[in-house]
Amino acid sequence: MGRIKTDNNHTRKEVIITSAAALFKEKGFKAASMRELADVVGVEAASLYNHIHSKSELLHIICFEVANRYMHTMDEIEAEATNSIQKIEKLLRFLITGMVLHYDEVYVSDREWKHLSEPYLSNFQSQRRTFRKRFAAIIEQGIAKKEIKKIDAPTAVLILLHAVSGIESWHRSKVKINGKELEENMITILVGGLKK
Amino acid sequence: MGRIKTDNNHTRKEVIITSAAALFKEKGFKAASMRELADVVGVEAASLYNHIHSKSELLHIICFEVANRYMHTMDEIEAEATNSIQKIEKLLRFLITGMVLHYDEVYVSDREWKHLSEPYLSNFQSQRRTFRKRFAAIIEQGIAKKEIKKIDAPTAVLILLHAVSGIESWHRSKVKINGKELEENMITILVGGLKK
DNA sequence: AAAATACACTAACACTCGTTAGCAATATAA
DNA sequence: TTATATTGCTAACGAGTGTTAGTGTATTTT
Repeated sequence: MGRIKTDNNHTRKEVIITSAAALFKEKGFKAASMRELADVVGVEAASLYNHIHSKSELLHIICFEVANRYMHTMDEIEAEATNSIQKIEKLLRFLITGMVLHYDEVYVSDREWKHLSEPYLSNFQSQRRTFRKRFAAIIEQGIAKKEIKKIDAPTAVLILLHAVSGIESWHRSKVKINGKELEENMITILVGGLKK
Repeated sequence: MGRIKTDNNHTRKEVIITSAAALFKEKGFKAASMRELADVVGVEAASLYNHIHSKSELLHIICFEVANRYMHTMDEIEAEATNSIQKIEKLLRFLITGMVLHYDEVYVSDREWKHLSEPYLSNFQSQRRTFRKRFAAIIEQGIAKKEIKKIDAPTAVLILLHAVSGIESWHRSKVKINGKELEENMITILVGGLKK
């Protein structure tokens, strides 16, 4: 075969990671083989190892890319001087556009993190928990200030996060509404459901 | 080892299926091995094949048990002489309690159906599509009768379904609110988000 | 008690998997 | 051009996979 094609902005490793995200999404981490990945990239399986250490490295790079982006955004939004509803709306919009833009990575990070190996697994779970707690805290502040219905905040977080990850099926669907319209619909339903 | 233990109401095959659902949920279909399943059941791997035909049979039994239950309920609810909001609420309550009661099976059916083999795969996907279309139709009727906000019905369906499947994490969480309370919270947020 | 059935065992099969070793070709730096 | 670092290849490894064949032993039926 030839060598791995790169436009000049991406290293060969990055090309592999991108293809891996797409493949892991489609087949699942365990079911996807390095030989398939090599095929997609246009190379023999063994050649991949000139660029990466292991299959599991691919998974943890993908997962933490997403996790770090989430944490970074949470930092920003917490720091803003806005009310809870505004913070939640901004967070949702970030999650939705993030899902539309980095679909493969977010999907894999969402569904395949179980296959991370230690210490990455524990680390990832901990980041996930923290993110949800901070999200719930925002909702609880909103409840305290009577901007939001009196509901169980952790439950609300679960609903919101999973509703967003439902975009998965939107992505597969043929009669797509466009991304912006999707976003507005979700905000209407979800924020509308929280507001007092 | 001994033989597979059964209380008198369940066949040995049913015991295997139940254990398989739990194992597939925990490890994922591909990552779960027949030798592990045999361990759980208390028997050697080869012995399983006195009761089942193959690993993939286990998956499609689990998936279609859930799918059939969904279809059956949809039939019932469609036939009722109630308005859209009431139908949606009933559907949601069914989905939520179904998730709490048959957690492993629903989870596996939700996340692992991709690994079904033909013709089961096509059949399952088709049932899934049909269920969603019928759900969307109920929402659209509600919009036409101005009971529901003017939103994109298929998007709303995705949000509702994925919000419900988020109970997964509730199930894992240690500080659980009880099932009934969970249900009320979800109804409040989700139906509240739809209502005009 | 005898015969038939259900069920579990051991051993092994044909594969696929991730990964490594060693070597050849190509691109880059001197 | 020569030397060096990159990147690819083939071949093979050891481990794990689902599954089958054949055999022995309980349990159930007659």
